[in-house]
Amino acid sequence: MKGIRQLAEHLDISIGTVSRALNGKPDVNEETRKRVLAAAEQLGYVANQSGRSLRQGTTNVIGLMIQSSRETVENSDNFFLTVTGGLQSVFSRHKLDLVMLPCPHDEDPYEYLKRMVARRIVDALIISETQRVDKRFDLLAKTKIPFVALGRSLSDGNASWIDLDFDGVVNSAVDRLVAHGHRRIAISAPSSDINLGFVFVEGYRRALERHGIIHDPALVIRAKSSEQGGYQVADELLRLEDRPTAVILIYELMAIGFYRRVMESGIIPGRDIAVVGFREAPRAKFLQPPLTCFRTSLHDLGVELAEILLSGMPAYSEEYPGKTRQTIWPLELMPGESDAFELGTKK
Amino acid sequence: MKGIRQLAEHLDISIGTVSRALNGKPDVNEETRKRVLAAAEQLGYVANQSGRSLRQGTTNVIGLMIQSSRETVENSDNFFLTVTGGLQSVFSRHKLDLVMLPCPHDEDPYEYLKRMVARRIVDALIISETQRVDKRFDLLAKTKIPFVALGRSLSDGNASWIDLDFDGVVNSAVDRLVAHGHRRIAISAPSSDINLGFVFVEGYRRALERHGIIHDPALVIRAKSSEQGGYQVADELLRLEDRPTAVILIYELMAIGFYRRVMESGIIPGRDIAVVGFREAPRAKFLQPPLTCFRTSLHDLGVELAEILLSGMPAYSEEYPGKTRQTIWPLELMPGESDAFELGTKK
DNA sequence: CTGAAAGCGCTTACAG
DNA sequence: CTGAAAGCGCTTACAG
Repeated sequence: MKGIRQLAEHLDISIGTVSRALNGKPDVNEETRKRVLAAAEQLGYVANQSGRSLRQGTTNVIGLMIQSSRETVENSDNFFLTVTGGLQSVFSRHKLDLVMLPCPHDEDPYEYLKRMVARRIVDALIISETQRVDKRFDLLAKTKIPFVALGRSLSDGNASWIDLDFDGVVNSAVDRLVAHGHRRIAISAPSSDINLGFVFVEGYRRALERHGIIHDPALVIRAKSSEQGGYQVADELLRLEDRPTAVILIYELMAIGFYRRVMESGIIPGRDIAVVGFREAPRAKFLQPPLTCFRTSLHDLGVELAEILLSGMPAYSEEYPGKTRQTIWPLELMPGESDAFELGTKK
Repeated sequence: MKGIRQLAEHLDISIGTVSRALNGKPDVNEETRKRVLAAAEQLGYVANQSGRSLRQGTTNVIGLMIQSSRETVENSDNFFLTVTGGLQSVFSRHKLDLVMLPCPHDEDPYEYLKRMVARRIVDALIISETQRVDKRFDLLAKTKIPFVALGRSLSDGNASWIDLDFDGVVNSAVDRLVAHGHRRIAISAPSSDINLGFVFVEGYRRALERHGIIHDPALVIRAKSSEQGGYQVADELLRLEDRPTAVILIYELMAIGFYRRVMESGIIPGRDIAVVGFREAPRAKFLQPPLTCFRTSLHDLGVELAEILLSGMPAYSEEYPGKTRQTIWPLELMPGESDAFELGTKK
């Protein structure tokens, strides 16, 4: 089966009627519509997307740009695949397909995005891994293509985004640690310019301040967001002359490497050092002692992300009224045993 | 900047000439070409893909279909993101863009693929997570769209594929364990119908046979391919009356849960039970004792996959001559300490 | 309710 | 070397 012309010939009616029947337009005889649908099904006809897109000016495809930078590849821990499920559950209601657009390592994300936008492969975009300063916001705003960011940025220009509640996490972690008697609390931060690192560290500083603890820059350890990075964080902490009694780790996987390194030195998390992880991950469940961390539903995050995006697209906006365009996504504390001791009572 | 028409008007030449200049056709005055390229750059003009595709009958996009089944989400461990890097390094040479097509959980992969093919969003496809019987091969063969599979299948119909050397891994693992005195060797297998599970278990049986060991079906434990699955495998093994002395795990993440469960019973891998893992993963490096496993370059696998695909596309085949269309991808043994003891010498 | 026709934005024979 | 025109496969006003 080639195109709509062949299908129309086969049915001995005009292509216009075939098109209307297939697209569920009114003013088509029910009998005719049935014949058309049956023939299309039988001959496996589906409209060529290029033809449709050209005519309608819309592709019915939404793009999710991911960086797959080496750092992310190591740690994203299928973050995106889970979010994707949530996105699709919304998009499928509108017959929108989701494609993931992986920006190659060796290509500049800005140039890559520019190309994707210009080619008009997608109707709307979701960008992720937002940087502190991220020119992609300006680009997308300028081209007027609907988009939403997974992650905030100084460059957001009042555009839509949704972001994890890093501030809430770090506040909760600091409160908890201070309540257990800790004053020297270290924190890990990503080595890249990804904005969440700044948000995380800023929240940490404010939380310390709130408790009247003086911030010591030496306690902010930059490392890759992977097991290896966690190992390195532990290594650096162990070398500090005035060693912290607690640490807050960003990214779930770091805990694995961190545990390993401190244990090599005979230091037990939850007894000799307090550890609070970030997002709950399957891996974390298998750490001993169990890691105190934060839970959230990435599927639901995807749903929200999709709805915010659609609320900004004229064709769908009325179905998603009153969406807040900038949302902080909450996480819930899951107390483990990795920070369950009172400072001073440790032997 | 809207379309080629506006650009042509701005330059006061015909759209035909603009198109030829932009597409690097010969027979364009160098002076004219420069003017066109400069104007396009300045005005940010890039050809609308729908227009091009419709005219040329090609989209210059390659699709990688991924299932993101719940099982995969948990364990794929960024397998795909790494392979993607290799794919892109080849495609980018031909100005082909790669998009990932995630099939939603609740949609039948066959129907999803059918839709993607019919819409002609991509010129060629890579499918993954091949099932033992996988109708997608027939579908793609019938529609004559170029494709290659990441994973073999009984349904391959002589189509192109590349697959990890499961047989080689399991042979090497069994040989090693037998050399250390083991005779009761268990193996884990995926709980789904993914073909690699069958290949793995069949290889295991033949390897045992080669050593004159009678195969005990009770030693093939089916479980999800995740940490949780590894935990469960250990749990089931511990319950066997005639407990195996060694186990071969499929999927890298299982080792984490496996270690945890046996250690809960005071059983130490590499001392009380021999463990051989599958693909080397960052996580595995942080297990103690270090896991014996197998290393391979997923980036290079992606390169090979891309080349096999292009060798089957008329427009590119002459640049990739003599490609073997069905390839077993090797893995290299990385000896750890998790199986480093002689049976009988354990205390 | 249906058909004939226009036109979306491109590329590419064909003339000149 | 350049321009005018056809046509890729659709959808959608417009007639009837």
